Amino acid sequence: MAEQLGSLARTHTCGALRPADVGRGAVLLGWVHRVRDMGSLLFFDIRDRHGLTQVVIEGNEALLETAKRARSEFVVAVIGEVERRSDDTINKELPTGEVEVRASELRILNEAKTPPFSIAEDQNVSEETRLKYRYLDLRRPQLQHNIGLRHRLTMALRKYFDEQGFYEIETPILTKSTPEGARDFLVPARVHPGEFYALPQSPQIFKQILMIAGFDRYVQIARCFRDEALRADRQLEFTQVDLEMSFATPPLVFEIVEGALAACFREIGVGIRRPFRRMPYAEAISKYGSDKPDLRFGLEIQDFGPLFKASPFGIFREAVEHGGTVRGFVIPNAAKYSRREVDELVDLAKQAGAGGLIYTRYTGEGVQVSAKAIGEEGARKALEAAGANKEDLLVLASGAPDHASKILGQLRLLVAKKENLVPAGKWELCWLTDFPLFNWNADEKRWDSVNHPFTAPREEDLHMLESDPGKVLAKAYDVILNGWELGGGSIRIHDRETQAKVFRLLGLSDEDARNRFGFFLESLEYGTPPHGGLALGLDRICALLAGETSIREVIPFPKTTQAVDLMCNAPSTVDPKQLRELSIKNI
RNA sequence: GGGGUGGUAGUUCAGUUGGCUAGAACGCUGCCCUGUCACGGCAGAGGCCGCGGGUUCGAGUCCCGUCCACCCCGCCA
Repeated sequence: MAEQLGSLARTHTCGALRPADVGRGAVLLGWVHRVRDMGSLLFFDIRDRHGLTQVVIEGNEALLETAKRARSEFVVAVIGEVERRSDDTINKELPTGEVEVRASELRILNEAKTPPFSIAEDQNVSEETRLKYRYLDLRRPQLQHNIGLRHRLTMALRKYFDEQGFYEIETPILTKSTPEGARDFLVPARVHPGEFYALPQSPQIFKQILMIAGFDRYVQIARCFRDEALRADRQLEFTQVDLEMSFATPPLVFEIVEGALAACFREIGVGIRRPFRRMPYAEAISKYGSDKPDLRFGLEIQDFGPLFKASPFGIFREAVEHGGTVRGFVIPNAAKYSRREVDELVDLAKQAGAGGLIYTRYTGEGVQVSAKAIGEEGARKALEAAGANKEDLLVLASGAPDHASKILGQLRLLVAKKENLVPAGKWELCWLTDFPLFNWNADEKRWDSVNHPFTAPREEDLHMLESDPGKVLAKAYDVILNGWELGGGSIRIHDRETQAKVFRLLGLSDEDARNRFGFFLESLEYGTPPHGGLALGLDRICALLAGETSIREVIPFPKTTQAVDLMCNAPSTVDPKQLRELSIKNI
């Protein structure tokens, strides 16, 4: 039976006691971690989020009897005296290991069912089980640490932005659909049947309006919602460190954001080099086949197009003649790959969307190439141009330049993993710059914003805005860490005229534009300062700095890839009465 | 929507060419133990082999379907 806490107050946390406390009385409150019962002598560790302390029960029959009832995860109060452990019983693994508490009283405050998995043992548990019993999983050291780190990072960021003169300002959760390009979560408006609020995909328009309102420097730890497929680095709801500055230039944004990230890294005791490397978008695509290049290892993609342009080498010449190219990268020490291993590479490339993958390497006498049509001579030229040596394997893909690179980019990541080329403990930060402003949408026969429609074009490209929109580059930038996009932002359009032009290019009629964000267009006409900003993915920062490969490990209550909360079983059906009230009908 | 991996005691897993009365470790229960700290020793309980169908004398194992978790593509900054 459980006993009451009464007016009992904790004197120390379970991680606090040290030799200096020897001789003092202590009241510890926490969970029973592990019991070691020796008959008439019994030890157990009491645990809270601060640590473990060993409790000794000895020489008191009633006390011993209570202690023998204790099981893992019971909640207990220990009242006793701090003792120094004899030299031969010190536990060097524990910060509290030089002392123990000799209990004079033990209260079982609450019993616990045997948990489905052990909190004390560091065992692998399937994510399904962990998510169902998230409250138990959160008790375990890994998540205790990750959630603690998340707190520290959040505090470090708040402190940093405060020091830089930013105001933290909240923006609405119930709002209007913003043009971020993802599916919106909608909330029916009860008092306006047939109308809906949208949850914010980001506070984009609000933060720009705050600039118009004169708030100069804004930051928000903002929850954002996007109804899209979930991934290791994507949840339906996620947290952005959203910021915006008036009179911002790209260098100013870089400086502020680099400072913020440096403050985060300081929390894990890592110093980072500043300024970060900068790379044009086009280079990232061609050399790494990705808009979030992982720069921790080489395997850089090279272009062999010119090599095959005037040469009689079948499929490659054809590709080049049709506006495509031939690209590839060298896998060091892979000449020894077996038939099965190279076939595996080809399969991976096909899974990535390649028509095929050609590989070539030096053999004892000559060169081997997986496609006869290339010819030995062509292969040799490519190997030479690539700077491959006898131990290397060169893989080649042909097609439209970006397509070839993206396939190779995916292959590059898989090869790096397979060959263990990703160094541990390395942090490669990089700015991606010079994004195109628009993408041609062939299906809809119009231009799409690469970022969002408020992104400013580079001033030197303004003259092409209407004549050659595909050539216009944006004042936009992404920050990348170890192949993860940490954040992105831009300088915004601050004049009504340019904004209207962009809307027109996006195929938005004046009427559509007015309907969707007329209020915003109007606000631009009341003295809008030039401004810009960025948003950082807090979940991703936490995950990377915690050494995790999924943001679920830094989110207390995440959802599965099927968008289900396994703990509380959301989503779920609702009472028909609620639907009626909202004028909603299932179809 | 598509591709891949997995689903067997509470948990993590093993289970060969179809022969299973389904194993191991940890956990759990009981007993013993005065210096343990992953305590130790002895004994024991615990299974709809994800679910549904099929093939077969016989299915954890083979086939079809389906559900769930994870990874990737599409989608999403």
